Amino acid sequence: MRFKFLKSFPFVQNKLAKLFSTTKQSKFHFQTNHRPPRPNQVLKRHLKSNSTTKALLLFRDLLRKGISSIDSFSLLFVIKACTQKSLPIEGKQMHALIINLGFETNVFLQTSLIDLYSALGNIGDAHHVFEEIPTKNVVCWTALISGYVDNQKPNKALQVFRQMQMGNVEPDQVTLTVALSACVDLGALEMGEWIHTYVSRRKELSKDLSLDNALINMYAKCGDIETARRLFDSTKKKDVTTWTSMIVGHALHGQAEEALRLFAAMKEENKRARAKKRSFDSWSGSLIVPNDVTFIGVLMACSHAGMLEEGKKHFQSMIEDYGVKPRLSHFGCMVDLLCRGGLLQEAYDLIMDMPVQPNAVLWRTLLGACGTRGNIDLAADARVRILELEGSRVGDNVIMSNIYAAKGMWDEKIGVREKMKQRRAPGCSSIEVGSLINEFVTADDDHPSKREIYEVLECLIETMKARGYSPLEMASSS
DNA sequence: ATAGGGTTAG
Repeated sequence: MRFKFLKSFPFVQNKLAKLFSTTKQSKFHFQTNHRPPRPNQVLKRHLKSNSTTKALLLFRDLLRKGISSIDSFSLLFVIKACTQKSLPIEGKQMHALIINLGFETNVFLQTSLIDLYSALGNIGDAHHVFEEIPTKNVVCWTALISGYVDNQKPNKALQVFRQMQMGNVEPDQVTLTVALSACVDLGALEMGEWIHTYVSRRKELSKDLSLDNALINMYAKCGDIETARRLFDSTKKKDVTTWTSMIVGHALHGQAEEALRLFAAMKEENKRARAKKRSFDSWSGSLIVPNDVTFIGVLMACSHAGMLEEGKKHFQSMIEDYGVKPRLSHFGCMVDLLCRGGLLQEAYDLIMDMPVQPNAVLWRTLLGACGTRGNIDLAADARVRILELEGSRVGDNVIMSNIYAAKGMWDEKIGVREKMKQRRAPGCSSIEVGSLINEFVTADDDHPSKREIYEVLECLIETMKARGYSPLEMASSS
């Protein structure tokens, strides 16, 4: 009775209609929703939402249930998690697992290991992984080249780039983009030009925006600003990086007016795009919003040209109009700007009021300006600050091992070393080791048992040593 | 289903 009465209301009808429409597909919904979600999909989701901790703990639980629930996809997602968060010990464990589970020849996993090791600054192990790939494709070559670039070895990067071509593997747009950044680091204009020629020869490469940007950037940084500008002008599609590269390029060449003119032109272009958006609503993806890097270029230009007021105006606009939070480098530009304008006290106040920790370079900028303008008081202060900062510099390795020390694993580490001396010679088979490694230790685990830590690390060290990889670098200093 | 990319003060 009551139900019949309710049914006469429109919103109830609506609801019923919706219910009815979903029951049509209920068979499908039932199958997907009522089964536990696939573990790999959950790992992937955690990875995308940046919840590394959850991903690692889920992986540990999967591993405890038995290695049958682990496949190459699970391993891949967890390696990416380790890469994102720069976790050397978890990363090593993943590598040992890959070896012990027999995934050593999976080129996808090997490539992400190259990426992992280079993100950890361990380019030696990255290259070692690369050497072990039986059929090297363009992606793993590129990963290695990229690793050398990221680890400040551009010469080696280009050497690998040449080796790749001698091995008859054709570079693609990603390889060339990475190789160009190596050219920038070396100021290697000729190699850059060679790549440009190569790109022009292969038509399918010339429609990659990142590659165009990399070419513009290369010419600008290697001193050929005219060619950079010509490329910039002839590029049909420009994104914020295209504009930024050119603005920074002009700023670096002391062409401050041109840099600022471009910045204004970019904003103008934006207005036009916005007007277009009003008439064609679907055309919204092409707005060019200046970002933090763009403003570094703008502020650099102002600083080099001594445009004090203009610089202050842009700095304020950056924060208020574009919601860009100033980073250390922006404050660096501003301090530089104020110092060149002779406003030493104002520069000092800015440093003191910054929401970020100043570095020695920033204080040195002030110190230098105090020197030329003879401000002894501020100079003395700056000097003290520099000493403070450079004296208390702490190595990355220490931070890394402190995570484990804080978890009470510090003593265990010594125990592991001691035990290893007593053990028979390393080189036991993978199977033997493999039976031991169904555990996974992560610093995010609140309750790692001592036994667990002990077994995992001992096994890990032996496995890696047997393969010629570096062991864990835990107690590098104390 | 799965791997590699560009702009950053002095």
